[in-house]
Amino acid sequence: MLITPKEERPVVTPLTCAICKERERTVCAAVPAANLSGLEGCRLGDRNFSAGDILFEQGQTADNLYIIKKGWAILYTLTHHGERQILNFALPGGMLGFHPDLETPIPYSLQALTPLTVCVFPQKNLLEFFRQSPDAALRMAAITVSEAEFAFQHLTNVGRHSAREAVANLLLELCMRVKERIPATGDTIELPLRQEHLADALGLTIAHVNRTLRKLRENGALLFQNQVLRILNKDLLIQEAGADPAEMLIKIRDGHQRRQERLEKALMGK
Amino acid sequence: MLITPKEERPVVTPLTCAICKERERTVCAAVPAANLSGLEGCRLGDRNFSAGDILFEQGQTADNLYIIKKGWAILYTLTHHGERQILNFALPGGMLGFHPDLETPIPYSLQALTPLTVCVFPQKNLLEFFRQSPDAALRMAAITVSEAEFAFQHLTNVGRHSAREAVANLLLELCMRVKERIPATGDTIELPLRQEHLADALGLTIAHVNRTLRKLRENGALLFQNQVLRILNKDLLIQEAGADPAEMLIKIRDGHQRRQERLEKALMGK
DNA sequence: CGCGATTTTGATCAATGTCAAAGGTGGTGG
DNA sequence: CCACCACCTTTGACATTGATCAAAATCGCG
Repeated sequence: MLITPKEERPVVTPLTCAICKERERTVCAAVPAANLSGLEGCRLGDRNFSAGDILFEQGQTADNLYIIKKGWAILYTLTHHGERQILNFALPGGMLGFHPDLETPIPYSLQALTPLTVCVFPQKNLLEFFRQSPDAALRMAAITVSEAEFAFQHLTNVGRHSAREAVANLLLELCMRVKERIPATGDTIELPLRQEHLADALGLTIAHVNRTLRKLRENGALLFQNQVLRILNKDLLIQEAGADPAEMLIKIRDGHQRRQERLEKALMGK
Repeated sequence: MLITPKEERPVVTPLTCAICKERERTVCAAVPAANLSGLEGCRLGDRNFSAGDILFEQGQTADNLYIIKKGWAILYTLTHHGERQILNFALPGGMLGFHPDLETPIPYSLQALTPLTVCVFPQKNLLEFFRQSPDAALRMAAITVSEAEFAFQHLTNVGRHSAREAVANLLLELCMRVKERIPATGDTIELPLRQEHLADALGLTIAHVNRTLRKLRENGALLFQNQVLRILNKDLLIQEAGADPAEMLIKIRDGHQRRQERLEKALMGK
């Protein structure tokens, strides 16, 4: 749980961008594959963290942007009363900490939820890079737009759904995000979360999340124990989420693939 | 409250960008003042809307980006149950509807809260422009980052604050935002909001917002009636907001001015 | 086996929602 | 200028959700 000074973190084998599995889903996709050297020059290399390590903390200046290559992390802020609001769960391919205003402190923290491998880009290098590559800058803007829209969705879930709907929604969403990355996943999904994380993401209490999960279990919608989510009845769960079933099913099928293509089309100029 | 088809909206005097009062706080600031013709070419012109008009609706594709020149608007989404979650209040200088993925529907709506004047940029033109102007693209990314961080703050306010803290926080924030634009503003501030808006922004009921406002009034923190917010005791209000007074005071003083300068420095390359 | 960290559960309480009605307020037509 | 109406605000009584606090029950692990 302690902050690990960056200096002490070993820079592990700086694998080349050419074989980076996350390249296609990050800002790096804006760089032609034949021309990755500029990108290589920007990055500091890969780093490993342990579960619980804090990569950066709210109030600090944002020195680096991190791209998650392996593992899960959480973005969160701490209240004045010491309560935690989880803003988002970060999966491989996530880009965290982009904050062009280098002198203003960043208003949230990033903590590893599992052992974590990240690719580190100093913001300064990145900004310089963007200044020379409008495609990259534009793609960064596009990615940030998705982040903001994600936050909006989360806000709606917290502000306008009952605990039951909110929990169902959150778990469905996480399920979708995992499936986007590992399409082979069935209805049994490993989530490195405790009930505490659901509570802090939804503005609820652990006790209440527990009771809510029980209700969802008792009516046969899902099972969540030992970090494993098992969706027993997807239609029912979607109904519990209070979502329009048709709309939601489209969302679920419409994975990363298609969205990626569209974005490509838009960004690379029709 | 009806949707006004874009075609019926008159394009009013397309004033030149050179005299646009909002230029400095939008993406347009990335364009050298001597070279505004490219920007002029992108924009469709100004349009006026009446209070209640909907500029775009969740589910539609995002044809245009709007820059508010005059008036207030709200960003919101509607729940499946028909409840409204207000995502943000938009003031002059706000850039709404940027959504580079042109084929994916936009997940929120934009509605005028007062008579509104906006500058309209078709997204296509804008994306083309960004592809030629990395500075503009980068600035757009930076603006989007602030939007996302704003949403995070709002999320925390909704998820982890009591009704009393949340209302105090929201009103303080709106007060700050107005003062940024009109520095002369004293402690009496006109907000074009009904209690319903506070409720829908905070995930509360109108009745409860009303009771909460009464409590804040009764202990002498503020007065909010007839669209006028009067801050009677700022220290008390900050305390009610549950914020660290010192931290908050810095935030309040640290208006747009300084933030703008910092951003400038970062974006224009040290 | 024993310990620390979760999860689960119960009893009770406080915050917030619901429903319904009574006041206010401003605008509009007569 | 008045009466009326639509729309807000305010208030009350009551229902419900979710929070608190505390104690068991489990689980992972050394």
